[in-house]
Amino acid sequence: MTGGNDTADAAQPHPKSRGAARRAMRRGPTIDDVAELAGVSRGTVSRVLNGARYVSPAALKAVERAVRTTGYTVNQSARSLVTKQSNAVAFVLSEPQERLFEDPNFSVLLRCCTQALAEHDISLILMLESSDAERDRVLRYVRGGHVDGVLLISAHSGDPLIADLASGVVPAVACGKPGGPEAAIPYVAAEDTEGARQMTRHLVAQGRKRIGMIACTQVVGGQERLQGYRDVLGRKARGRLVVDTSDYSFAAGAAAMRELLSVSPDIDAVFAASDLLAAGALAELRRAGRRVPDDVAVGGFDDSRIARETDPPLTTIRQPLERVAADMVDVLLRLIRREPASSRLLPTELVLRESA
Amino acid sequence: MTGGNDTADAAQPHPKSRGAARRAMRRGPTIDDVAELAGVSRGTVSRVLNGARYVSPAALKAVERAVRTTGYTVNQSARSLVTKQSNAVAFVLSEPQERLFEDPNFSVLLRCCTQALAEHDISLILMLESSDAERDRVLRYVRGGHVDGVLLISAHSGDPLIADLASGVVPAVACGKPGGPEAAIPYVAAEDTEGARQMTRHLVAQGRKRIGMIACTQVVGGQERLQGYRDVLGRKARGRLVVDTSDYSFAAGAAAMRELLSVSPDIDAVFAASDLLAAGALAELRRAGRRVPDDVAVGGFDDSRIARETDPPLTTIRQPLERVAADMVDVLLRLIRREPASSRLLPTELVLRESA
DNA sequence: CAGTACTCTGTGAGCGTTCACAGAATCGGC
DNA sequence: GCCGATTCTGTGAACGCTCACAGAGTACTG
Repeated sequence: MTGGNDTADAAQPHPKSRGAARRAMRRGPTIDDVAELAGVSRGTVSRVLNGARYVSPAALKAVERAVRTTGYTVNQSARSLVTKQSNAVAFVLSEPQERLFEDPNFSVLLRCCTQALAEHDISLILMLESSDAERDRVLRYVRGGHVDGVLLISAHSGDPLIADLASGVVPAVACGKPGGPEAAIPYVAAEDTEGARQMTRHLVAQGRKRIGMIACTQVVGGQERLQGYRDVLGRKARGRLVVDTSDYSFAAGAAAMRELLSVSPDIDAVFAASDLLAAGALAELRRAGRRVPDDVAVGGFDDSRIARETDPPLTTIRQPLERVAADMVDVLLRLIRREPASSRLLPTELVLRESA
Repeated sequence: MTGGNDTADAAQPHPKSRGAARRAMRRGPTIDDVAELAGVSRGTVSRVLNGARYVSPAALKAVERAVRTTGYTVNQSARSLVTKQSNAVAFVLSEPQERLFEDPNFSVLLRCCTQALAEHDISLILMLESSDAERDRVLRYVRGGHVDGVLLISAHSGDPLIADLASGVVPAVACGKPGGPEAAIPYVAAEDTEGARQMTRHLVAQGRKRIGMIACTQVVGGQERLQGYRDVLGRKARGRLVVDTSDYSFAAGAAAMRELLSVSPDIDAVFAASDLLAAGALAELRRAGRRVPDDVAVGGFDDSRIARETDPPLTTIRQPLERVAADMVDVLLRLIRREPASSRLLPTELVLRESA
């Protein structure tokens, strides 16, 4: 029965004595240890632990000292059990991950969210949601109350998680406007339409006549970028000059550029809906022997790291990703505290480099 | 007194009746709800929840059905409180993060670790450790028993966390051999030395005479790559042809290449200790008007995403990062279960593309 | 000084699990 | 038909914390 009991030293430890048996095999000090050392009660220690109100200066000092000398840390499980708060939020990635992980923006977002949360002593739990099994796990996890809220990155409409989150049971914030009519989830995003207008206007101002676009209308943000392009070009935006790709990847950018080149060889500018797409276009243009920006100007979107590393460096639209992350966390925390909070739109900015 | 009680229907809810008050304001069903519905006891439900041994087929079936109809999920906090296991591990990043997040390898590692852990129903908590405040938080967090183990990415020797983890109190696995004498932490890494030899041999076989190296000896893996280069070149590896950079970044690669070109203008090959470094070198070579690979061959290391996107695409050494991640998780889980587990070294492979 | 209002403190109960234990049922083998 | 295994089940007791409550001081008002 006792398969492999190795600490069989004490003959019969009588089960009633608390303090005795405790120190023997405990992981760390408990709130009772602190209380005892400080000469106060559990309750008082608990009070100083969560915003010391109604505790005398003397007691406060004693407890703080006791905490320090014992090296006490609160047991989050025990606390969660009663407060029903986990002090953790899920960062859910619902795109096919390879694609998204390829996106340098994502790293920035992840990093900044982690940092912003850490300041509030909340931990970030990373969850992937691409296969059905994973989707199921995420759903169970979130519904099970394991997290206080969800940061939703790049959600597909039709995802059962969205419906759940939209119902407001679990606070959630999306990055970028979620698609689908059911998606009533608050979100934080850049002003995609206006950003696209800025870039298109810039290309026009340069005297470019045949301005193509590599779009990606799978996501709402992508649709808005296309809209911005059309806003500026008006009727001049012929359909033939727009290629819609399936994703924001380097390879897709190259393929789209190839198509653009074959359909319209006299193209003299191209606006790609992301830097990665633009980088792919750049590679294809070089292969085709076109000089950038002399023959063809190239504009990107995002101002991600890659924009500085292409040859030539990309003229692009800066998305304030650090702020997006910070705002997502801010909105989520408000929602968790049941405070009112709504979606936010952040301004973009044209960054001039050499490609256009 | 009853400050804001909104379900005040019963006059005096007598405090002893459990089942009654429960359903009113609970978050989700508990194990007792399941037990009641299945017509068995708490204990039996608990047994089926954790590997159903000693439970009759009838009971098993009843419980499973009850779980399904109630939509029950275990309360991880309650479970952790008694088992002292959190079913979570920390993924700790201790480099200055901007730098590391820039590394495409990191994303792969993070993704694969998350996936591998998810298969065991363990969640990954991302923690950054660059500022002192963050370092402190991570330390408290890990020591506080909030996680069952730690995946340590790119640790500095001298980090107090390392000392802690090396002591074996909390299971940990490092990615890449940790530096410093105190670092007795198990690790998983690629065979850096052999990989570097493969690349250097390849360059030699191509008839290259003046082969430079852009090294990064800040980390042990980087030292080993330099060693591999020296192993093959022997005395021919003059000091002047080696530039040691401070980090694995694009900018550092460009700067190092510039130095190499000025010190040794007749250089005809360069082996960079990472793809990012190689990409920077490529950019610098183009700026200097050297053709790759005609004038100068360039070899990278990692076979990260970027190797396929440079112009020309990089010949590089493939590190089996997916396996590194999987093995890290495997080793960590063994350690957590108190099973024996030791460091692992994974083979590398030469990937031929166009740059060399 | 009574009354009232604060500040401060300790205590009991309960959060939802697991685990050890004890008892009930079943099954062979004699 | 009794014994010892073996399988199966229910029942306290924790785990470490927070929260509501009650009671003890202290201070200010009338």
